[in-house]
Amino acid sequence: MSSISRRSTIIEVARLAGASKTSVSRYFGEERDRLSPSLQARIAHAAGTLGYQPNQMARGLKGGRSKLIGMLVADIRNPFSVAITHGVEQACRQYGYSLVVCNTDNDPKQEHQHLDLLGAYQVEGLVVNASGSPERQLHTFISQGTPIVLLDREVDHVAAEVVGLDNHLAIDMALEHLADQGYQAVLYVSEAPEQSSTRQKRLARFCHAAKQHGLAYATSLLANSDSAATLQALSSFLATHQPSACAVLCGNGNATLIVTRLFQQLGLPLGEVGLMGIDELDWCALVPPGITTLAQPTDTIGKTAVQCLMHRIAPHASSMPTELSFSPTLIERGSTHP
Amino acid sequence: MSSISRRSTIIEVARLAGASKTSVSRYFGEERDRLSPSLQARIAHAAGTLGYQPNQMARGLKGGRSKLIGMLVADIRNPFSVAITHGVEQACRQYGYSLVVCNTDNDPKQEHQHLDLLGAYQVEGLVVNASGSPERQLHTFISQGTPIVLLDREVDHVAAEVVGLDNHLAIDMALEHLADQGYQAVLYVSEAPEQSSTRQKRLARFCHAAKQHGLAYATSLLANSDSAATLQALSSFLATHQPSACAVLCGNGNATLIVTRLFQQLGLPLGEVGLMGIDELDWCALVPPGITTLAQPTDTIGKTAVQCLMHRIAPHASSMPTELSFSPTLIERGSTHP
DNA sequence: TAAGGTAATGGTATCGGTTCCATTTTGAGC
DNA sequence: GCTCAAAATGGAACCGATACCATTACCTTA
Repeated sequence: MSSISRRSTIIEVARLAGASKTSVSRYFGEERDRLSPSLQARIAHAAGTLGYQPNQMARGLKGGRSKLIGMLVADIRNPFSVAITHGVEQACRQYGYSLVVCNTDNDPKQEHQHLDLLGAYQVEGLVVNASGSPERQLHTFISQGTPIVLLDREVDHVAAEVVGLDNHLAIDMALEHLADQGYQAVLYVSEAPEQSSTRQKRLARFCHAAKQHGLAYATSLLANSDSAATLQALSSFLATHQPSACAVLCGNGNATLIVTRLFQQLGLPLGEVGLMGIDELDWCALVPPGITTLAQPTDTIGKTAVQCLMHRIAPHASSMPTELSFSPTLIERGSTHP
Repeated sequence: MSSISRRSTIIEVARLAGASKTSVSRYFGEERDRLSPSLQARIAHAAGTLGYQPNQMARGLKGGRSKLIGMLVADIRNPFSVAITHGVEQACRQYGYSLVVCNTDNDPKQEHQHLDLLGAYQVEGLVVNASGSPERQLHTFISQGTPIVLLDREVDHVAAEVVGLDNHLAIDMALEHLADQGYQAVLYVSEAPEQSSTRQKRLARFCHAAKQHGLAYATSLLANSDSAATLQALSSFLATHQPSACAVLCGNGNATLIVTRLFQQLGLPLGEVGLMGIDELDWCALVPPGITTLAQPTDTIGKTAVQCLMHRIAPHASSMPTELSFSPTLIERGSTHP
């Protein structure tokens, strides 16, 4: 029968320190300086012995400052998303905020629910990697004065910063590399682009730039990770263009994973048939002779997103980042050496 | 100059519906049935037009029910942790709770901070995958009546359910498989076991069981992912035991990643020298001829952890799971065919 | 028809803080 | 030593909900 000891409150600290609620509140808030050194010491001591910690719920209530940032992630199981989330979380903590991460599993319904929820918890800012088009809800946040930053994907009619990769540059770099290496025909494999502005941009740019480079090209879209159609597309692409040197460019990490499986299934020799992916993954170096990738600066992207938010929350405290689109880094491996 | 419209409150809804705060509160709480159909309709309508949503902060204040579960993850970049987190989150939502995930990057200091924080947000339950030994703080939670479940790793002197893999069984299964395949000498590679009871158990069991199976064996510990010592250990292990059939068993996913790199560095033929890992990873099938693994039932583990918590929070609403230690699944691939 | 019980609804204190305003203390200037 | 402003501290209302208790309305049953 252990007695359940409640968490101590500001009143108890005040009583023990021989001070008023107000002073204790000041001590734990922004106004500690206004207290005399002796009072500060008494409060510090009292709080220490009681193990007092302000109740954030109560704090959030009066001033509306929950010290919470909400984040919506489309697919938490994608290592790229995890890396970004990691960056966002670190940055939040640096600014004294906590992060509530909500994974939507690319489901607009879950996205809707999670947005409601984040609203109910009075988040002070929102980092959104959208799965659907939650315009309505995002506008609600905006009209309430809650700043929003879009991560990697735009949302129609929502005027907010979009932080992410410079998609044009990425595609250009990829094609330039492939052309340099002597590939003459490139197949672009992407996950379904409907829900993602980034995927659309990459796809469009691919077609545009492939033409410019004088490359033969085709595209294949993965419908919810079903690779059968792409297997087909890959085979016939090769049949059509070989013996010209052929390569596959993958629009993101998941596409790279799926295509790599297809290469093995078909017994295609990596390198002789080129393979390149956007997003760097742990294992890209491990599949012989290594898969060439374009790595995104995930930490920087995450930090920049938070910096945008902080600038809007407290314009004086933090400056607006100047750069919102970032360049990838080419990591060259054997899969693009014919 | 868009006017910043505040989020509407219960009072506004009450006024619009011509009802009292109390009734509106009942409508959104557990007591909706007590309201007459006509009142329910009026409130529903009012809430709808105002876009009202209860403020969780205020809710949490009075009743102490924040509807929040906190989770401490030692390393969010480990795909295994992500998979578990995913399971935990799903289960939480199912029970009407939200999850606040805190990543500690295996740093006890961050762990300490995050625990403080979760306390401040009045989480109603805690899922802990510990990085250090936060006994003190966990006891504070327990004495306040906040239930705790330990994930994968125990914490000394903290009496709480531990949900995770059956480590003895896992090691036994691995060694049995390796022995069956004809390997006669096994090197066990693990990350530093100091902070993790699971790593300790696996290591100890390995030594015990290898002896029982009559296998030659050795162990090597990775000090913060520095592989130099293990490279050394692996070379000399092979030098000592070859031409007997040798294999390496990796204690977790990260060890598998590092050892796979070493195999490539040394040009070791996978299979001829065996390789097996605990934790299934995306790419294990992709490195020819495929790496044999023991997969953990991550979703089940996550869900079970939450179920434990829910049972403690509301004993009547949810039953206590009977099984807390789970069996792995052997996924056999070419890396263990000599 | 009056008594008595239940269902439906409202009033108000309260949760643990913050914040505005009032009050007390302190110290500088003359 | 006295005045007066500034610094230090305290009092009390308030944030948006919940929960207990009181009240009103409506049926039964004697």
